[in-house]
Amino acid sequence: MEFSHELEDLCPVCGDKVSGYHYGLLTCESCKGFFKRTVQNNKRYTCAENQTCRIDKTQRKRCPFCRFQKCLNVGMRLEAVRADRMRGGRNKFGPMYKQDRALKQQQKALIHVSNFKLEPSPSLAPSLQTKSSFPGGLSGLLPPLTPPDCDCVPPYCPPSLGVALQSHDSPFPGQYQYTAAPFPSRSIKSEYLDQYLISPDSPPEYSYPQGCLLGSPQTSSLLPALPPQLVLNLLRCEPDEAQVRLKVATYLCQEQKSRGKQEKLSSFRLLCLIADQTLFSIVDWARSCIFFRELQVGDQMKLLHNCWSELLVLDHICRQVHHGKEGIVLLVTGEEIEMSPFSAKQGHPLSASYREPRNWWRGCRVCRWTGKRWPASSFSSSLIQV
DNA sequence: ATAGCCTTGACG
DNA sequence: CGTCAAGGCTAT
Ligand SMILES: [Zn+2]
Ligand SMILES: [Zn+2]
Repeated sequence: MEFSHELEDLCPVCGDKVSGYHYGLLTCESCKGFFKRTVQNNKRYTCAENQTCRIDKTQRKRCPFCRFQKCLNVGMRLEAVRADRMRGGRNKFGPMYKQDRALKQQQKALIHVSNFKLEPSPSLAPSLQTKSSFPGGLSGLLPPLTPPDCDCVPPYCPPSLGVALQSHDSPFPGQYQYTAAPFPSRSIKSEYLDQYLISPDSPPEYSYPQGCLLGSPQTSSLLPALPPQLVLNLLRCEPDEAQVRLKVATYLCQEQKSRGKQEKLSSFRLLCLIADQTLFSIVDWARSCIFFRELQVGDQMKLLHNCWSELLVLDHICRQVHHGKEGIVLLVTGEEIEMSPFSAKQGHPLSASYREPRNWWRGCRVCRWTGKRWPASSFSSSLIQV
């Protein structure tokens, strides 16, 4: 548990390589510079599109407006940019960086431990065609997916979730550095903050929440029918699919590697890991989501406790709808799974009933009933007892 | 304007 | 002392 080290920390803004803590959280060097330039020079950008431009390493230059939005969205702090331009030294965020480091470390340890609770079950039955659309060639590292045997499926528990949420108790939002306001962002005043708050005409998202409740009239009728501001704000919270994919895939590869060559992950185990990671990304999304992020951490936890299984199902459905290929399931990892081998197997949990969304919801309920307290419930039941 | 590299300096 | 985030510099 020592090696899977600082591997792969990606800039939450653009996905580039992280170079350290910058203005409140781990970001890449370029976003650090961009944020600094923007704040120091009080730059104002405008978006030529819908203010929902995807920001990644290759396109981050394209729309500084959306890039800066994302910077603020993920929690970069205006108040960490010094008005007096003093160099060196430490600011008040120093202790938090340190704490965040420790927190991440212990999270990783916990995740690792929880992964050992499940035993690999021998995989049998027809091997699946997996076509990897993942650039890194994930398929090479992943074992062929095989339907798990119904009778010996280990229970799924999403351990990572509890951990993910625990981090909220800390004064700083750990690995999930979204603005869910560990400490009120008001409590630290930015020397630059005023300039960004007092903006008469432009409605910067960071002066929220004034006027994002309903589709604001959008003063300018020049632009043809922009979506309502609320929708825009929601869209802004959408995670970048590619980044999520990369993150999950990297994790899986790493998991596979640390496991040695003989000891392959069973396909069910693999699904559990994927579900874990999916849940992580969903929690990430929720925490950064407009409105939700304003809630108290305790309330956030209660809400997520109550619907994490539904969120998983919705996430899955959403992905399939976008994907839109009959008989093929698209995983978060980007893998395309042919479902026909499953339907061939009579009575298999992954056969016909699995594809009936109505049953998924039943599975969710079963999942919640059987699991006394979240997150100790069992994902396997949601798959099997439909 | 961008982004990689350099210099600074309080904190432990 | 070393660390490492902050600002500075500069070629692209
Ligand atoms: Zn970045
Ligand atoms: Zn844009």
